[in-house]
Amino acid sequence: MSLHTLKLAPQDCGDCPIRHRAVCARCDGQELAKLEEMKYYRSFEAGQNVVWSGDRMDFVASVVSGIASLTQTMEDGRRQMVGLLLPSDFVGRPGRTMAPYDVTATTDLVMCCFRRKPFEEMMSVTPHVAQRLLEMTLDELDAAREWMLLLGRKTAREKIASLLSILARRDAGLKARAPKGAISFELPLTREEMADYLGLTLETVSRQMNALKRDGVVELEEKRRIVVPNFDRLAEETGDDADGGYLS
Amino acid sequence: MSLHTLKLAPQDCGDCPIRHRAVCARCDGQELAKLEEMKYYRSFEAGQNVVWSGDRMDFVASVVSGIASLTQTMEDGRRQMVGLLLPSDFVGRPGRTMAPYDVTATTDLVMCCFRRKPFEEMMSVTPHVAQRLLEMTLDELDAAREWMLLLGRKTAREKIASLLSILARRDAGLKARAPKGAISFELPLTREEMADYLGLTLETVSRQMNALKRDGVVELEEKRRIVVPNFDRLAEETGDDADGGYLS
DNA sequence: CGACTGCCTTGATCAGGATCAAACGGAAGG
DNA sequence: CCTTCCGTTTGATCCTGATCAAGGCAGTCG
Repeated sequence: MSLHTLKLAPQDCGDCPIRHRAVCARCDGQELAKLEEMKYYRSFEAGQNVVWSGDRMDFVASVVSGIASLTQTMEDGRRQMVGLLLPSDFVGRPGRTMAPYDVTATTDLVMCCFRRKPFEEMMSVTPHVAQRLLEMTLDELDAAREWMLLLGRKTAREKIASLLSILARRDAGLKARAPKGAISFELPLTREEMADYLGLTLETVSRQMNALKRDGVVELEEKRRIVVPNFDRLAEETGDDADGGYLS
Repeated sequence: MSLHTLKLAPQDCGDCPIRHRAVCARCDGQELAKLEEMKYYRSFEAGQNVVWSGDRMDFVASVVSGIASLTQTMEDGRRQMVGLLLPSDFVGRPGRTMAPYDVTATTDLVMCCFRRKPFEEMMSVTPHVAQRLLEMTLDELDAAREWMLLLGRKTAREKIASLLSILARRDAGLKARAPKGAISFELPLTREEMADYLGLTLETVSRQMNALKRDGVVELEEKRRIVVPNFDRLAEETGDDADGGYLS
């Protein structure tokens, strides 16, 4: 086990175009400068694989644009998505060389990479980096546990509603707990990818999407364009507590 | 979201009776001494609640003995376990005050606690602590993702086998990938708790346990005492890759 | 233009696990 | 001793989502 996704909160990035800079926001600039020298970019096309489970992975990276997904696969082909990386998310694990799951470009993708060794060295001399990474990892862990509740106990309809709610919220101003007015966004996932995310089959995803449409919870135009006329209505369908309850 | 479990690797503890000392194993002893002064113990009876989801939680702690579980609950009562804390595991999140899930003593439990504020201050002056906590959190995240695969894609039988395999391995020398010979251990969970862990109902757990017994994969004596005559046989039932594949 | 391909929808049927219900067995307590 | 209670087993039935199969709809390439 060795790969991880870590979120860089937008407010830490300021107007810096390369989000990962935030890692050093609180440290003196010297190490940051070294970091800048080290970095390099890699692009991937939609559907392309970034690393395979079991491969050696001697870099860490943050997503600049596009979406990547982490998936685990059983020998007989059953697949489960275990992470979804959006711009500013971090991937890679200091201290381990082997990737524990597949990383795939879901859309066209640009990542900003650092070789692992120098990054680790930098980490050990700039304490804030480890602290920031710790915070991000804890957030990731919380998200994983919420996801576990979804996988273990929610109905198909609730799963779909939860996913749409997450995407809608992320799309309509990241911090808004309960966005007001209609929200419209592009689905970045195919039905099959949604199924892998939710622990369902693609047929069930398709049926439940249309059920939510039929019931007026969402509108579908062009299969991939989603309109949520009333966010609260959607939130009711998720089975979650009404209040996000996210205080400090 | 704010509560977390973090493993302290046994080798870090040496012969220290209180595992959490390991946190400072690599730092100079001054901060450790301060830590020793700060600590205090709390005991709980089996079934007793440690903190409720949403409560203020102004301490962090490590498990000294017994087992605690982290669970999330939906308003209608559906429950999903999202963490299982064994001796030497760490719980609590530096930087947040609110507990995001219920923490419950599954067996009689002793925890060693630190008030959060001083612990955080100590963290910021001893960099190795943050690094160690980061490592532990990353391990926890990997475990959560393995768990997600189980919840999303495994059959009831595979889920049961996976849980028994985890417990058997943990019981028969922690590091052994594939223990040899018969393993015998006490089940620390009720059928209902197993169900909450696996995303099943307790009836299904009971049936599948007996099915595994009928098929000679495990032996049951006294409902809670498990004997695994052949670990490899059990491992086949989990659906996982044959090799644990855990290299660095 | 037609054929192909990738993605999605829809229908029919099946089955794994949930649900509802009853009963068992051992421990604790009167 | 009997009763109660808790955890567990077992049975009967139901239902959600999986599976198998076919067809639709764009976009693309020959």
